[in-house]
Amino acid sequence: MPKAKQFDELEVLKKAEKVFNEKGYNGTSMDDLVQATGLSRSSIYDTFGDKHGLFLKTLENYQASQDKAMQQQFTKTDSYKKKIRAVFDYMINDIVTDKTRKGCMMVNANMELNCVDKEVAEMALTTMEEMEQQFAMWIKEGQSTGEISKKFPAKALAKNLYNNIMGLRVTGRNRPDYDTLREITKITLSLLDQ
Amino acid sequence: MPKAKQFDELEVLKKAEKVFNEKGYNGTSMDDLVQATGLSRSSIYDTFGDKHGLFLKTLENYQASQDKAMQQQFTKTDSYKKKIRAVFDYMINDIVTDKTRKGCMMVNANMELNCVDKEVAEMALTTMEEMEQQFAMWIKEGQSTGEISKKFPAKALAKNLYNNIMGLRVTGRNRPDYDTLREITKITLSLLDQ
DNA sequence: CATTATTTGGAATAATCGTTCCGAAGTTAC
DNA sequence: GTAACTTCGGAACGATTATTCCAAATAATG
Repeated sequence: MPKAKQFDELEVLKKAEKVFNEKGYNGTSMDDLVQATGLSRSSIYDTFGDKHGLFLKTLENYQASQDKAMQQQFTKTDSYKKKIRAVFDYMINDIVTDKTRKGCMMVNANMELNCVDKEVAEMALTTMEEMEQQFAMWIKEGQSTGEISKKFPAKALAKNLYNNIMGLRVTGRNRPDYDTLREITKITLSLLDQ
Repeated sequence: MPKAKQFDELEVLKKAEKVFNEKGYNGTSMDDLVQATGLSRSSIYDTFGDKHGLFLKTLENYQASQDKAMQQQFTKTDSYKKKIRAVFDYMINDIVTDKTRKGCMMVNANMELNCVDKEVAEMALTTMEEMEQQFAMWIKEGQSTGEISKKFPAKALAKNLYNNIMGLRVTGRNRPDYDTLREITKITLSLLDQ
């Protein structure tokens, strides 16, 4: 019965992501979103509720595709150390190929809204905990096979690695230079070796 | 002849800092600032030009007092390794004693406005370069006295340290837990020892 | 004490904000 | 082909935005 939607929701979310990420949540207006997505106001409100709903959907979609893309990288190898390196490589590539320097939407959203938006704050916390747990698992496995040094407790080292990734998301915003980011990462990953 | 200003400019900047930092630049209205500072609109515009001018002044003042407070910590010792540790300790303390979890204004401002505000982007870049250079100097000195390991090039290690500090400013926003931040830092600083 | 210079509070302004609403267009089911 | 329902464009809404302006208050100088 109904008329089909004339747009692909995921494509719209990708376009919204770009604007939200370049201008921030409070910095982007509904006009910006109408222009960027090509949709009319009514379609946006009908599909996503309101601006905040669209933002949350966009953020979820961003993190999901980020997770998926990363997974495609680290499943290429069975080595735990190489899985970790693959995550860092993915991040560096993501940063230096980002033409507009808009950075990671989850980090940006969290830094802008952490104090005033519980949902965003919780998503950021969950993302962090999941990644840390993933790292911890790999490190523990790698330590048991002897591939990774036992010098540091797995959980602590995992948190240190994630801390470094968040660092890249900040410093990479100021200076998205491939060689520098690799240099930084090389030192961080040496922690796995000693 | 003139009637003296009825307020202390620095105190006003401190109050503005709190609001800007909790709500972000675009998230805080002039009404918020009037309420937070206790000043009238006219006084704000007369003294700081406009909202953006006030923000920049606030950000400059924040960084200056941040630098000063940090300096008071690391000048307490002559050991280069301890100077570096003092910076990390200062950061951790700054994070965990921040009741509202508002984080570092320079990082927040940069993450929100990097794409759309050249002045903020440049301030953030300068802040990073200065801190990295400071670290590099200390590391170089420490390496020459044997206090710090020569395993890594001073400049690269300096960038890694700053990267970790930026990490703390992000992860500390999600989970401002003293023990965790110390755990992370302990591993990072072990890079100086090997 | 009067004059001059400045601050200050609050009203006023124009623009922009997020959101709602309605009529026209379109699509499927009967 | 008609009925039922949805999407969609754009006008319209009230609220909020940053900013301006002016009269009243204030303080230092002569």
